Amino acid sequence: MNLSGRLIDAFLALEETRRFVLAARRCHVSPSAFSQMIGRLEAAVGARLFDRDTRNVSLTPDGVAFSVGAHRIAAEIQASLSELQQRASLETGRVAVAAPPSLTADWLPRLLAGFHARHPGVALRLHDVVSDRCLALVSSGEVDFGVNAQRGNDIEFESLLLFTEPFLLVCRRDDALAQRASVRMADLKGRSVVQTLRSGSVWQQTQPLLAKAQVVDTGLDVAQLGTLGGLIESGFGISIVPQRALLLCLRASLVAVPLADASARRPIYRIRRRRRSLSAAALALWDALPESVQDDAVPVPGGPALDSAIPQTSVRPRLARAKGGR
Amino acid sequence: MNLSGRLIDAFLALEETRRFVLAARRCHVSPSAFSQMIGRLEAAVGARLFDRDTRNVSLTPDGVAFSVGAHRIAAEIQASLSELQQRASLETGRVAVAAPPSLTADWLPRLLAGFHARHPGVALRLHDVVSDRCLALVSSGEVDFGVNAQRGNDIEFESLLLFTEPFLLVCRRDDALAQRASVRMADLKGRSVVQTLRSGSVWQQTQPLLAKAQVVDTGLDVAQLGTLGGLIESGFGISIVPQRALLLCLRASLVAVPLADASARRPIYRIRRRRRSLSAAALALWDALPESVQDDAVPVPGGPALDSAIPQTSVRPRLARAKGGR
DNA sequence: GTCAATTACGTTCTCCGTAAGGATG
DNA sequence: CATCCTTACGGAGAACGTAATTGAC
Repeated sequence: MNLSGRLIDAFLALEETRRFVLAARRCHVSPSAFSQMIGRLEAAVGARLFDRDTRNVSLTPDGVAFSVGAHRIAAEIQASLSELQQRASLETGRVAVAAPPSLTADWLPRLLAGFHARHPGVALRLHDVVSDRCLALVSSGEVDFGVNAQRGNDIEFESLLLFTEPFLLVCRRDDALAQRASVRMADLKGRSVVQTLRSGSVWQQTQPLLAKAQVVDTGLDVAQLGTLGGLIESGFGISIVPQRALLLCLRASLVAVPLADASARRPIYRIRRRRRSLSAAALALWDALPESVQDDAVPVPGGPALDSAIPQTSVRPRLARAKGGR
Repeated sequence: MNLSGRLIDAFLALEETRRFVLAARRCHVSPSAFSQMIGRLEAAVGARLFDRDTRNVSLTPDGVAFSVGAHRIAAEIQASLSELQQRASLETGRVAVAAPPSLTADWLPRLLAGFHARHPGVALRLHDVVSDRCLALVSSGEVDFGVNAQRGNDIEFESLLLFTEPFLLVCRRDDALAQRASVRMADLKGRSVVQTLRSGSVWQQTQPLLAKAQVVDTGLDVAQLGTLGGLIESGFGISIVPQRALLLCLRASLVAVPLADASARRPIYRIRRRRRSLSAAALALWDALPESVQDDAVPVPGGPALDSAIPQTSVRPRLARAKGGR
C-alpha cells in the first residue's frame, strides 16, 4: 500500500529491459525478489502494469499510463537528492549575512569575494544594517548569521568573538591633536564631539568613554559615516570611529589618531541562532570568518597618522591608493 | 537509502504541524515510530531536515530546500495513483476499436454512443478498416480490439462470435426478383453481379456462394458500398450485401430481398490479442458488445422488401425516417 | 526440452510499539 | 515537573534468496 522509490526503479528497469532477469540484475536482487517487487508495485497501485508470461513482457494500457508518472516521480526524487548533495558540496546554495556598514564597506566584501571564488555556485547576500536590525535579521532567520559589535542575549543567540578593533580619533589635519602619535581619552576633554547614530553600536560603546572624558556633545547625530566625515571636516568637532569604519569617513583633510586607552576597542562577534542548523554553505562561510581576521592590535606610531593608524589590516591597500600614501 | 512515499508523507506532515506528536497521529504511527521515520528520511537524503528539541521543530535550510521537491514528489505520486484509479473506474481512459465500414456506419456508432453516455470521460476512437487491416491493428496494439467478420489465427488472437447476420440480395426495384419475399442463391444464376472490394470479408465470403450459383462476374470491384449502390442502380447488375451494410448501399430505387439459403450468413467476431490485458475502459466496451446484439435471424417476408428486410435491427429507426417508411 | 517467470518456504532485516531516558521551559 | 522528542529493546511483518513449480515455444 506504499510506493517506494525502489519499486519505481523496478518498474523503470522492467519497462526498459522487458526482461525480469535483466531488470532484477540491474536492481541488484534475485529474479524471484524482483518478481515479488513488481507484484507489490501492482498491488500498491491497484492495477496490473505488465502483461507477462515466461516468454514475453509488455506494458498493459495501465502500465503505459503509469509509465509517465513513474518517470516523473523518479526524476523528482533524483532531482531532490542531487540538489541536497550539491548543497552539501557547496556546488549550490545561498548564504545571507547581516553586518554593520563599517564592516560591509570593505572587510566583509573581501572575505565574501574569497568565498565566492572558491564556491561560485553559492549565492551570497549581504545586509548592511545597524546593530539592532542585525540581531533581528538573525532572529527571524532572514539571514543565516550576523557579524556585529553587539552580542545578542545568550539564550537565543550564540555569539563568538571574532576580533576586537581599536577606536581612533578622527579630526581635521590642522587639529592640535593631528600630529600626535597617539592620544588618550583624557586629551579630548572639552572638545566638541559629533556622534554617530544612537541605535548603532558605536555610539552605544563610545558614549561611556566620552562621557567620562567630559567632552561636549554637539547634539549632531548622523547615520552615515560619510556624513560624519563631512561634519568633522567642516569644523563641527571631532569623533571616535572604529578602525574598519575609517574608510567610510576619512578624507584628505582628516586624520585618524590611535587612542592609547586599552579600553578603547570594540569587539566584533559572529552571531547565529542557537539550536538552528546552518546550511553547508553558511557553515563554510561562518567557519571562514576567523581566518580572515588580521592582527591590528597596535597601530604603529609615527608617520602620517592616517597611514600609521591602519598598518596591517586588509583595508590598507585600497586606502593607501585612495590617499596616495607611500 | 531508499525514499518511500511514506517518508515523504511524514516529512510533509511534520513540516505542516511542526509537532512530532501531531504529525505521528496524522501518519497513524506512534511518536516513537514517527521520530524514527524522520531519522530514516534524513539518513536517506543525507542531510538533517529539521532542527528540533523537545520544544520546537523547524526546518533546516536543507529542509526548506527539500520541501519543494517533497511536495512535487508527493503530488506526482498522488497524480499517478489517482489517474490509475480514474482509469479503473472509467472516469477517464481511451478505447480504440477497429471494425469494417459496414459496422461502423450505424451499429457500432450506436453502441459507442451508449457507452459514451455512460462513461463520458473515456475517449473513443473508431477505425473503419477492411478485414485484414483490422487484424493488423489489433495485432500491433493500435486498437484495443476489433470487430470483424474474419477471425484471426487462434494463436495470436482470441475471437469470440458476436452474432451472424444474413446476406441479402440488392437489386433495382424494377428487378424481377424485387417483389419476391425471398430468393435462393440458385435464383441468381446467370445474373450480372457487382462485387465489393476483394480484400474485404464480404467478397471473401460471398465468392464461393456466387460461384456455385453460376453468376456472371462483371469485373467491377468497388471499395465503397455507396458506390456499389450506384452501380446497381445504374443497371450494372445485382449484389449480395450483409444486412448491416444495407444502410450504406440502399436507396429509393433499390430493394433488398432476403436470401432463403441458411448458409448465406456471415459471422461477426470480437477479436483481441491473446495474453494482452485490456484497460478497464476497453474491457467494459468489449463486454458491452454482446448486449447490443439483436435477433435478426429471419427477416419477415412480405410487404415492401426494403422494410421487411431489416425488421428488428437497431438501424431501422433511422432507415425508416430516411426512406419515409410507413 | 529448455528457458523464463512464478510460487513455496525459510531466513534476515526492516519497521513499529511499549517503555525508559533526556532535555527544555 | 510536565511535555515532548529520542533511545532501547522486543516482536511482527516485510522482503529477500534458494529451490521447486508452472508455462510458453
